[in-house]
Amino acid sequence: MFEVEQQSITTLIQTYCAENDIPAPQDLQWKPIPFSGDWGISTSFFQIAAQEARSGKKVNVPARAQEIAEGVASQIGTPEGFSRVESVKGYLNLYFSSSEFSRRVIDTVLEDGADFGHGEAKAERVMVEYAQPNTHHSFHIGHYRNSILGEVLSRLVEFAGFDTIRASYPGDIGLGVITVLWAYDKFYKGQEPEDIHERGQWLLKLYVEATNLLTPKDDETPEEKAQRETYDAERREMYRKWDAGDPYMRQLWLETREWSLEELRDILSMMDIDIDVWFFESEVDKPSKAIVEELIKKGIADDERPEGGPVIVRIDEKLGLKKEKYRTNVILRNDGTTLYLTKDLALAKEKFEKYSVDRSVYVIDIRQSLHMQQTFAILKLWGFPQSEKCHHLGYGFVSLPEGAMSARRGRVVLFKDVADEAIRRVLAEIAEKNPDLAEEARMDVAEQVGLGALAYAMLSVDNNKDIVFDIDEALSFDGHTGPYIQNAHVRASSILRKADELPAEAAFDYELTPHEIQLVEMISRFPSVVQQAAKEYRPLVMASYAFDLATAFHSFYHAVPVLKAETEAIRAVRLRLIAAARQTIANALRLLAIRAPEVM
RNA sequence: GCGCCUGUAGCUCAAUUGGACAGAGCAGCGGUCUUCUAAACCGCAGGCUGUGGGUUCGAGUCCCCCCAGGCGCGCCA
Repeated sequence: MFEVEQQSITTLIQTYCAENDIPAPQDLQWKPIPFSGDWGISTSFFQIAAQEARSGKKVNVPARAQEIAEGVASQIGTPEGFSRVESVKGYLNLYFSSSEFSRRVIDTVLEDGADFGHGEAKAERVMVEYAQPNTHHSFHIGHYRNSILGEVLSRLVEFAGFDTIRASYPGDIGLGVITVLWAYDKFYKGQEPEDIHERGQWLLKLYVEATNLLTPKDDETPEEKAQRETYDAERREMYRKWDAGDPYMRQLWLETREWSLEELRDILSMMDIDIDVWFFESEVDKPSKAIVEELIKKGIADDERPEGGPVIVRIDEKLGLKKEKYRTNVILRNDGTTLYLTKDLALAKEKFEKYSVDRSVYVIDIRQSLHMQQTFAILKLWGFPQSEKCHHLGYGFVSLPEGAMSARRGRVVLFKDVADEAIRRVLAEIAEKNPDLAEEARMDVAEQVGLGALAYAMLSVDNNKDIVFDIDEALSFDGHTGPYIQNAHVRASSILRKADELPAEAAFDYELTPHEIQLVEMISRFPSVVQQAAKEYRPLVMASYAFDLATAFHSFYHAVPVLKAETEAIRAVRLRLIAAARQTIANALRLLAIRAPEVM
């Protein structure tokens, strides 16, 4: 927001250095001054001083840095828009003129509204792939982490200025899927529940049952063993039929798949996720086989089928690496079937060619890091320049206090159950804390706040860390939580409702309190936070910011009267400040895929 | 064997990518609702950033050796 001032001062400093025979910096790093009653920007001269030291002069770096800072300070005086300049410990600090800075920030926010913080359009198209649950299973809390991360990342890169495409890639085929089909067809056909979620969860039950029937037991009798082997043969035969395009199997598969997708779509809609492109694993199977042939022809893949082996890519060797890094990967089994990686190659080609994607982000379990690196490396060997701009956003896996989630042990926490529980808890909270809230609004608010708490619990941990999911922690409404941020939005909304109307302008020309300044400062940081979060592919950056912004607001709220301000002019300023804070909180929450309620 | 991730307050996590005094929340203790929503605010207490070296004016951050935990390594996804 103050790039112009920053640039002009950078130029002044460069001139000063040139005139005084000091090595001139090409580009200065400007940072906010860490703590202050008021605020400003700063830069340091350690690097210049160190450079002098290295060139042979005998200098004490900190002292020299301070000397330069003092020289610059006296040279540039107090530039327009700043209230004072100081040199401290080798840093040059420039304090903004409070009134000018504040007015500009607040005017900008209120003018831009929902667009405040939106980055300039970038020339690249980004595709974010997330929400890749397997069908014929139910959506658990691990899938939820994946989806919320992917959605927030999409919103961040989009808002930062990139043309953005959201892609989902459900795993709709594989042995697990066939296992469910087998159990359904054999034991349960026609018994499926009506309700979308019950039906989705029922499929998971079938899977667990079927797996039990098909898994060897230590103490099984010969009869049991024979039974199990018969079952397994039936299952394999079903897979073969599916693969051959058998109409009955295809129909069975499509029908049951649709049940899962209905549930998935409903959950994504609860999460306010709107997927642009649906890729299905089953659809990239055939194309991926053709790719194997192409890679063999190009000499990238080695065909060991004549010796009874698979088709492999010796990635390190083909890249000419001496030390092992990407190792070797199988892209076609010796029975001619494809693997996960093979399909990912086909998928990538589709993304690059059909959707003209320049930058491709994969939100996938961090344990698949090596596989993702291998995929990118093969794409590079294959000749896709976009391979350089493929990024794996790995995230740590979600386990439970009693251990890893395990469908077979019935130890799975489903998203829908947690969401329902969240809403129940918020309703109870409302009954206690805000009994006057209109009955019609309660359910809506409960959904917004309950899901907000859950989303924030996932987003406030850096993506590469594992999460042990504790429902009481995840659904906490106090402290560092989603509702804390939402509550700031509610309080701001409440004040603005009570004010007759928002003053069209206000001059911040009185002695601003530290709380007001802190709030303005937090608001002003939003645009750069958007850019940082998008650049680093880190939702956490925005999550942390939103909390800090809300904290600044809550502190302000308690300390500074608005509706009953000392004078009309001050009231006008504070109303505009609150409107801007509310807008910025709303924008930040929107990027976090968390709703911003008016009441709670 | 090779490689990746993690280790920060009792617990759960941050730290503007090498900058100023390592910050929050929870839990604990003490205050604040006849005043714009107390899902909040204010204060107290809590630290050898796993250990040891190195680079640097400056290291939680970069490099090396260890320690502890987790994960991954040709026909699972």
